[in-house]
Amino acid sequence: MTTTPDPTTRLAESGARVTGPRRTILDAVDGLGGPFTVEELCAAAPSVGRATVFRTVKLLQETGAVCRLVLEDGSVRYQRSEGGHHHHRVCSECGRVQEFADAELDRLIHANAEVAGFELDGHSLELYGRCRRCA
Amino acid sequence: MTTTPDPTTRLAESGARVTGPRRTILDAVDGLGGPFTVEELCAAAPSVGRATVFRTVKLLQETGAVCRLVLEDGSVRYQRSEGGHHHHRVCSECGRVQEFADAELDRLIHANAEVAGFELDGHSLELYGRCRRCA
DNA sequence: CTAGATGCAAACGGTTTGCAACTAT
DNA sequence: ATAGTTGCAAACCGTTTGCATCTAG
Repeated sequence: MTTTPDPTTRLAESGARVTGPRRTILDAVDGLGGPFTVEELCAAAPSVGRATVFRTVKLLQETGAVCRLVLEDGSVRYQRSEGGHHHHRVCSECGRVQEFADAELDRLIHANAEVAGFELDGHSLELYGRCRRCA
Repeated sequence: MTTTPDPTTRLAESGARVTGPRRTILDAVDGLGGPFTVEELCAAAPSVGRATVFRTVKLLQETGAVCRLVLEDGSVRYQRSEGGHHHHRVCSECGRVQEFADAELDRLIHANAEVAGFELDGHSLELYGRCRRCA
Protein backbone atom coordinates (compact mmCIF):
# COMPACT_ATOMS: atom_id res chain seq x y z
CA MET A 1 0.00 0.00 0.00
CA THR A 2 0.97 3.63 -0.39
CA THR A 3 3.02 5.11 2.42
CA THR A 4 1.45 8.19 3.93
CA PRO A 5 4.24 10.15 5.55
CA ASP A 6 3.20 12.11 8.57
CA PRO A 7 2.66 15.84 8.05
CA THR A 8 5.95 16.80 9.64
CA THR A 9 7.85 14.55 7.28
CA ARG A 10 5.91 15.96 4.37
CA LEU A 11 6.92 19.43 5.40
CA ALA A 12 10.57 18.54 5.59
CA GLU A 13 10.46 16.71 2.30
CA SER A 14 8.85 19.63 0.54
CA GLY A 15 11.78 21.77 1.63
CA ALA A 16 9.83 23.70 4.23
CA ARG A 17 11.16 24.19 7.72
CA VAL A 18 9.64 22.42 10.67
CA THR A 19 9.12 25.27 13.09
CA GLY A 20 7.43 25.70 16.42
CA PRO A 21 4.34 27.45 15.09
CA ARG A 22 3.94 24.80 12.41
CA ARG A 23 4.07 22.00 14.94
CA THR A 24 1.54 23.84 17.05
CA ILE A 25 -0.78 24.16 14.07
CA LEU A 26 -0.42 20.51 13.13
CA ASP A 27 -1.30 19.51 16.69
CA ALA A 28 -4.29 21.83 16.60
CA VAL A 29 -5.45 20.28 13.33
CA ASP A 30 -5.27 16.82 14.87
CA GLY A 31 -7.01 18.09 17.96
CA LEU A 32 -9.90 19.49 15.96
CA GLY A 33 -10.39 16.14 14.29
CA GLY A 34 -13.04 17.11 11.80
CA PRO A 35 -13.35 19.84 9.22
CA PHE A 36 -12.40 23.28 10.41
CA THR A 37 -12.35 26.90 9.32
CA VAL A 38 -9.20 28.96 9.56
CA GLU A 39 -10.99 30.90 12.25
CA GLU A 40 -11.43 27.77 14.35
CA LEU A 41 -7.85 26.80 13.78
CA CYS A 42 -6.73 30.20 15.00
CA ALA A 43 -8.77 29.69 18.14
CA ALA A 44 -7.23 26.26 18.64
CA ALA A 45 -3.71 27.63 18.24
CA PRO A 46 -3.94 31.01 19.94
CA SER A 47 -0.18 31.37 20.30
CA VAL A 48 0.21 31.54 16.54
CA GLY A 49 -0.48 34.69 14.54
CA ARG A 50 -3.39 34.78 12.18
CA ALA A 51 -1.27 35.37 9.11
CA THR A 52 0.89 32.40 9.95
CA VAL A 53 -2.13 30.18 10.32
CA PHE A 54 -3.30 31.20 6.85
CA ARG A 55 0.16 30.70 5.40
CA THR A 56 0.52 27.32 7.05
CA VAL A 57 -2.87 26.05 5.95
CA LYS A 58 -1.93 26.92 2.40
CA LEU A 59 1.37 25.13 2.84
CA LEU A 60 -0.30 22.04 4.26
CA GLN A 61 -2.69 22.01 1.35
CA GLU A 62 0.24 22.03 -1.04
CA THR A 63 1.90 19.13 0.73
CA GLY A 64 -1.41 17.27 0.82
CA ALA A 65 -1.61 16.99 4.60
CA VAL A 66 -4.80 18.97 4.56
CA CYS A 67 -7.46 19.29 1.90
CA ARG A 68 -9.83 22.09 1.13
CA LEU A 69 -13.50 21.31 0.94
CA VAL A 70 -16.43 23.34 -0.28
CA LEU A 71 -19.68 22.90 1.58
CA GLU A 72 -23.07 22.92 -0.06
CA ASP A 73 -23.58 26.58 0.78
CA GLY A 74 -20.24 27.48 -0.76
CA SER A 75 -18.37 28.03 2.46
CA VAL A 76 -14.83 26.70 2.74
CA ARG A 77 -13.40 24.33 5.31
CA TYR A 78 -10.27 22.26 5.63
CA GLN A 79 -9.61 18.85 6.99
CA ARG A 80 -6.78 16.49 7.74
CA SER A 81 -6.21 14.36 4.66
CA GLU A 82 -4.37 11.26 3.61
CA GLY A 83 -3.70 13.07 0.38
CA GLY A 84 -4.04 11.57 -3.05
CA HIS A 85 -7.12 11.71 -5.24
CA HIS A 86 -10.37 11.36 -3.38
CA HIS A 87 -13.88 12.69 -2.98
CA HIS A 88 -15.98 13.65 0.02
CA ARG A 89 -19.18 12.71 1.71
CA VAL A 90 -20.24 15.71 3.74
CA CYS A 91 -22.75 15.16 6.54
CA SER A 92 -25.01 18.15 6.96
CA GLU A 93 -26.02 16.93 10.40
CA CYS A 94 -22.78 16.35 12.30
CA GLY A 95 -20.52 18.13 9.85
CA ARG A 96 -18.21 15.18 9.54
CA VAL A 97 -16.62 14.49 6.19
CA GLN A 98 -15.55 11.10 4.86
CA GLU A 99 -12.88 10.85 2.23
CA PHE A 100 -13.41 8.13 -0.33
CA ALA A 101 -12.04 6.93 -3.62
CA ASP A 102 -14.14 5.15 -6.22
CA ALA A 103 -12.34 3.81 -9.27
CA GLU A 104 -15.55 2.94 -11.05
CA LEU A 105 -16.83 6.47 -10.64
CA ASP A 106 -13.55 7.92 -11.83
CA ARG A 107 -13.68 5.64 -14.84
CA LEU A 108 -17.13 6.89 -15.74
CA ILE A 109 -16.07 10.48 -15.31
CA HIS A 110 -13.18 9.94 -17.69
CA ALA A 111 -15.52 8.27 -20.15
CA ASN A 112 -17.88 11.20 -19.96
CA ALA A 113 -15.08 13.63 -20.72
CA GLU A 114 -13.81 11.50 -23.57
CA VAL A 115 -17.17 11.33 -25.29
CA ALA A 116 -17.41 15.12 -25.08
CA GLY A 117 -13.93 15.53 -26.55
CA PHE A 118 -12.86 17.10 -23.28
CA GLU A 119 -9.25 16.62 -22.22
CA LEU A 120 -9.62 15.96 -18.52
CA ASP A 121 -7.05 17.31 -16.06
CA GLY A 122 -8.93 16.79 -12.84
CA HIS A 123 -12.33 16.78 -11.25
CA SER A 124 -14.02 17.32 -7.96
CA LEU A 125 -16.96 15.45 -6.54
CA GLU A 126 -18.71 16.17 -3.26
CA LEU A 127 -21.68 14.28 -1.88
CA TYR A 128 -24.01 16.04 0.51
CA GLY A 129 -26.39 14.33 2.88
CA ARG A 130 -26.47 12.55 6.22
CA CYS A 131 -23.93 9.98 7.29
CA ARG A 132 -24.82 6.50 8.52
CA ARG A 133 -24.80 7.61 12.13
CA CYS A 134 -26.98 10.66 11.59
CA ALA A 135 -29.40 9.23 9.04
CA MET B 1 -39.11 17.84 -23.17
CA THR B 2 -38.95 20.15 -20.20
CA THR B 3 -39.97 23.72 -20.81
CA THR B 4 -37.33 26.22 -19.84
CA PRO B 5 -39.10 29.51 -19.22
CA ASP B 6 -37.03 32.57 -20.01
CA PRO B 7 -35.46 34.36 -17.05
CA THR B 8 -38.00 37.16 -17.08
CA THR B 9 -40.83 34.68 -16.83
CA ARG B 10 -39.03 32.88 -14.05
CA LEU B 11 -38.74 36.12 -12.15
CA ALA B 12 -42.42 36.87 -12.49
CA GLU B 13 -43.40 33.33 -11.55
CA SER B 14 -41.29 33.42 -8.43
CA GLY B 15 -43.21 36.48 -7.31
CA ALA B 16 -40.36 38.91 -7.94
CA ARG B 17 -40.88 42.13 -9.83
CA VAL B 18 -39.56 42.61 -13.31
CA THR B 19 -37.82 45.95 -13.01
CA GLY B 20 -35.59 48.05 -15.22
CA PRO B 21 -32.35 47.17 -13.41
CA ARG B 22 -33.21 43.48 -13.50
CA ARG B 23 -33.81 43.58 -17.25
CA THR B 24 -30.53 45.41 -17.68
CA ILE B 25 -28.72 42.75 -15.69
CA LEU B 26 -30.34 39.91 -17.61
CA ASP B 27 -29.27 41.52 -20.87
CA ALA B 28 -25.75 41.94 -19.53
CA VAL B 29 -25.64 38.28 -18.53
CA ASP B 30 -26.66 37.27 -22.04
CA GLY B 31 -24.15 39.69 -23.47
CA LEU B 32 -21.32 38.21 -21.45
CA GLY B 33 -22.18 34.79 -22.77
CA GLY B 34 -19.77 32.75 -20.68
CA PRO B 35 -19.04 32.53 -16.99
CA PHE B 36 -18.68 35.84 -15.22
CA THR B 37 -17.77 37.34 -11.89
CA VAL B 38 -20.05 39.83 -10.20
CA GLU B 39 -17.34 42.37 -10.88
CA GLU B 40 -17.58 41.75 -14.61
CA LEU B 41 -21.33 41.91 -14.47
CA CYS B 42 -21.13 45.27 -12.73
CA ALA B 43 -18.88 46.51 -15.53
CA ALA B 44 -21.31 45.21 -18.12
CA ALA B 45 -24.25 46.92 -16.44
CA PRO B 46 -22.73 50.18 -15.22
CA SER B 47 -26.08 51.88 -14.75
CA VAL B 48 -26.99 49.45 -12.00
CA GLY B 49 -25.69 49.78 -8.47
CA ARG B 50 -23.27 47.18 -7.13
CA ALA B 51 -25.55 46.07 -4.34
CA THR B 52 -28.39 45.52 -6.76
CA VAL B 53 -26.17 43.42 -8.98
CA PHE B 54 -25.31 41.20 -6.01
CA ARG B 55 -28.93 41.00 -4.93
CA THR B 56 -30.05 40.17 -8.44
CA VAL B 57 -27.44 37.50 -9.00
CA LYS B 58 -28.59 35.83 -5.83
CA LEU B 59 -32.19 36.08 -7.00
CA LEU B 60 -31.34 34.62 -10.40
CA GLN B 61 -29.58 31.74 -8.70
CA GLU B 62 -32.68 31.01 -6.69
CA THR B 63 -34.87 30.99 -9.76
CA GLY B 64 -32.33 28.82 -11.55
CA ALA B 65 -31.65 31.26 -14.39
CA VAL B 66 -28.03 31.44 -13.33
CA CYS B 67 -25.84 28.90 -11.61
CA ARG B 68 -22.86 29.32 -9.39
CA LEU B 69 -19.70 27.51 -10.28
CA VAL B 70 -16.50 26.96 -8.38
CA LEU B 71 -13.31 26.97 -10.41
CA GLU B 72 -10.37 24.71 -9.72
CA ASP B 73 -8.62 27.44 -7.74
CA GLY B 74 -11.69 27.96 -5.61
CA SER B 75 -12.80 31.21 -7.20
CA VAL B 76 -16.49 31.73 -7.85
CA ARG B 77 -18.19 32.55 -11.12
CA TYR B 78 -21.72 32.49 -12.41
CA GLN B 79 -23.20 31.54 -15.72
CA ARG B 80 -26.48 31.49 -17.56
CA SER B 81 -28.13 28.15 -16.87
CA GLU B 82 -30.98 26.05 -18.10
CA GLY B 83 -31.55 25.13 -14.49
CA GLY B 84 -32.18 21.64 -13.22
CA HIS B 85 -29.59 19.17 -12.02
CA HIS B 86 -26.38 19.24 -13.99
CA HIS B 87 -22.61 19.21 -13.79
CA HIS B 88 -19.92 21.27 -15.46
CA ARG B 89 -16.96 20.86 -17.74
CA VAL B 90 -14.71 23.83 -17.12
CA CYS B 91 -12.13 24.68 -19.77
CA SER B 92 -8.99 26.12 -18.22
CA GLU B 93 -7.93 27.50 -21.58
CA CYS B 94 -10.87 29.53 -22.85
CA GLY B 95 -12.79 29.61 -19.58
CA ARG B 96 -15.94 28.33 -21.17
CA VAL B 97 -18.13 25.99 -19.16
CA GLN B 98 -20.42 23.29 -20.52
CA GLU B 99 -23.37 22.11 -18.54
CA PHE B 100 -24.11 18.42 -18.81
CA ALA B 101 -26.25 15.77 -17.21
CA ASP B 102 -25.25 12.13 -17.00
CA ALA B 103 -27.80 9.72 -15.62
CA GLU B 104 -25.34 6.86 -15.48
CA LEU B 105 -22.95 8.92 -13.40
CA ASP B 106 -25.72 10.02 -11.09
CA ARG B 107 -26.76 6.42 -10.69
CA LEU B 108 -23.25 5.43 -9.66
CA ILE B 109 -23.03 8.30 -7.24
CA HIS B 110 -26.24 7.18 -5.58
CA ALA B 111 -24.93 3.63 -5.44
CA ASN B 112 -21.74 4.83 -3.81
CA ALA B 113 -23.68 6.68 -1.15
CA GLU B 114 -25.97 3.74 -0.56
CA VAL B 115 -23.12 1.32 0.02
CA ALA B 116 -21.64 3.73 2.55
CA GLY B 117 -24.95 4.05 4.36
CA PHE B 118 -25.00 7.70 3.41
CA GLU B 119 -28.38 9.33 2.87
CA LEU B 120 -27.72 11.45 -0.19
CA ASP B 121 -29.34 14.86 -0.52
CA GLY B 122 -27.32 16.27 -3.36
CA HIS B 123 -23.93 16.31 -4.96
CA SER B 124 -21.69 18.46 -7.07
CA LEU B 125 -19.35 17.37 -9.79
CA GLU B 126 -17.04 19.60 -11.77
CA LEU B 127 -14.66 18.46 -14.49
CA TYR B 128 -11.55 20.50 -15.19
CA GLY B 129 -9.51 20.37 -18.37
CA ARG B 130 -9.54 21.64 -21.93
CA CYS B 131 -12.56 21.63 -24.16
CA ARG B 132 -12.66 20.07 -27.61
CA ARG B 133 -11.77 23.35 -29.29
CA CYS B 134 -8.83 24.14 -27.01
CA ALA B 135 -7.39 20.65 -26.64
C1' DC C 1 -51.60 52.80 -2.88
C1' DT C 2 -48.02 49.91 -0.95
C1' DA C 3 -44.86 46.14 -0.65
C1' DG C 4 -40.97 45.42 -2.96
C1' DA C 5 -36.76 47.20 -5.28
C1' DT C 6 -32.94 50.50 -5.74
C1' DG C 7 -28.65 53.30 -4.97
C1' DC C 8 -25.42 54.90 -2.07
C1' DA C 9 -22.00 54.60 1.26
C1' DA C 10 -20.58 52.54 5.25
C1' DA C 11 -19.69 48.18 7.51
C1' DC C 12 -18.09 43.65 7.27
C1' DG C 13 -15.47 39.21 7.34
C1' DG C 14 -12.10 36.62 5.51
C1' DT C 15 -7.58 36.75 3.47
C1' DT C 16 -3.16 38.84 1.97
C1' DT C 17 0.87 41.75 2.34
C1' DG C 18 4.93 44.76 3.83
C1' DC C 19 8.27 44.80 6.95
C1' DA C 20 11.43 44.34 10.79
C1' DA C 21 12.66 40.78 14.09
C1' DC C 22 13.64 35.96 14.67
C1' DT C 23 15.30 30.95 13.90
C1' DA C 24 15.96 26.29 11.68
C1' DT C 25 19.25 24.42 9.04
C1' DA D 1 25.60 32.73 8.26
C1' DT D 2 21.45 33.19 5.81
C1' DA D 3 17.36 32.03 3.59
C1' DG D 4 13.14 30.92 5.40
C1' DT D 5 9.61 32.06 8.87
C1' DT D 6 6.95 34.85 12.06
C1' DG D 7 3.93 38.48 14.14
C1' DC D 8 1.77 42.58 13.71
C1' DA D 9 -1.04 45.90 11.68
C1' DA D 10 -2.55 47.83 7.69
C1' DA D 11 -4.36 46.98 3.22
C1' DC D 12 -7.42 44.48 0.37
C1' DC D 13 -11.37 42.48 -1.89
C1' DG D 14 -15.69 40.65 -2.43
C1' DT D 15 -20.01 40.91 -0.31
C1' DT D 16 -23.71 42.60 2.79
C1' DT D 17 -26.47 46.05 5.13
C1' DG D 18 -29.09 50.35 6.73
C1' DC D 19 -31.75 53.63 5.07
C1' DA D 20 -34.14 57.05 2.43
C1' DT D 21 -36.07 57.18 -2.16
C1' DC D 22 -38.42 55.24 -5.96
C1' DT D 23 -41.68 52.17 -8.71
C1' DA D 24 -44.12 47.83 -10.45
C1' DG D 25 -48.22 45.73 -9.74
